[in-house]
Amino acid sequence: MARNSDGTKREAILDAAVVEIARHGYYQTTVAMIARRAGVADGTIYLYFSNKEEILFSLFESAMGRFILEGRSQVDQVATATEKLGRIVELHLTLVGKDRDLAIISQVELRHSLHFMDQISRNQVGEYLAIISQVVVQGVEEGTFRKDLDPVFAAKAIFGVLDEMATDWVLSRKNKRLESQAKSVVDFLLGGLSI
Amino acid sequence: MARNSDGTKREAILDAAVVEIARHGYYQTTVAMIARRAGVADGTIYLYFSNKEEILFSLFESAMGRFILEGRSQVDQVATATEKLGRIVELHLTLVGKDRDLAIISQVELRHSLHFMDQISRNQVGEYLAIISQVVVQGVEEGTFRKDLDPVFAAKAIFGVLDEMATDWVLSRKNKRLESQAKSVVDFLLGGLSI
DNA sequence: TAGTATACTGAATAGTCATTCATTTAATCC
DNA sequence: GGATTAAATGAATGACTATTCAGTATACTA
Repeated sequence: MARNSDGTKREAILDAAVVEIARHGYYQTTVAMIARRAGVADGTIYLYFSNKEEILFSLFESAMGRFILEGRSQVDQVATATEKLGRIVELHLTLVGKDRDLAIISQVELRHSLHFMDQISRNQVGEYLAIISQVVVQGVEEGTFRKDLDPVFAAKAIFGVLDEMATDWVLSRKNKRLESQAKSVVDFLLGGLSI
Repeated sequence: MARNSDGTKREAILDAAVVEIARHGYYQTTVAMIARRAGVADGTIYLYFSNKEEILFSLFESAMGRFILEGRSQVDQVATATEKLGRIVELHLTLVGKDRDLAIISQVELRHSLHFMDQISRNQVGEYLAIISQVVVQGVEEGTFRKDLDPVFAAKAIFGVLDEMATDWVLSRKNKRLESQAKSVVDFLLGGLSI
């Protein structure tokens, strides 16, 4: 069965890791459990990953990579800041809501340690926030968003709302689709609480 | 040294746990490390807590208890929904910003496992969200908040913004006080992005 | 002060699991 | 088809640690 330097086996390991980690949590998941589900031997995992934590990193990278790539693409497809915001909200909720196991990883398991969060927020999450803050900058320039907004602050606030909706969806056992909240989120973000 | 059924030793253990867990993360912190810092024997921990996880639970309970108790108190001290919102924002940021180690626990370490998050969000966090959503209900009744708001949704959104500010502060190494963001947060929540 | 109850101690236990590596299996080459 | 390289295996290793509990120390009681 050798000669497998393409991604097949690696993918199988990552897919298995998503399921096991979502189900049992990172620390309760043993390498043997992942190997078993992936249909490989324990040692094989170490041909593709240097250690257990690197599996988690890879999971995060591929998930977050999609957010950034598709986020940029969505933002480029419409003209106004308001429309761009709508696309980001829709995309975020759709991507998270697509796969509950993966959502558990991104909303819960990836936030394990300060060390880990630090690393991921400095890199990929920062890039994602930059996309959002760019939209805010545009909105201010257009004159549709309030000009006293700090774009970096606003981006964090927007992310905060999206992230909370995602986490809430993961924890709730309801079957309601996450993306059904998109309109409410956009309304709230644009208009705030006040009349 | 016996006869210590008051809280002294228990407190010492909890205080030590905050420091060790904030510094090394829950899973990297051994019971022996906590005992050492608290100045007690390993076994003593088990006179006050039935296992390691219960220490984390207790930490959460006492922290969240303060949010709920003081939250109610703050809300009762002012009349309008807008003022109440301001008090909640101020309190939340002040409580989190008061102690960085404790903030690491609440923003990172407590979110370890789905199981754990599930439990805490169903109870204490739910209670906190209820306080916020009551404020929203009042605002709508007063006519100062938009009447198309779903109070439960709005409460989650508000919490999301606060939580993100808190997490961002924990991860940033800046010395800026967290509560200095209160005004920006309230402005954002009340007015949204649009002009 | 002897006796009892309570608090505390820390070495020993009992298990767990990430990681390694000698060996086996499969693919490729000439 | 024999030799060589690449992949994969899985049992063994080694390190780690939550929890227990028999023993010690301290406080209270009468």
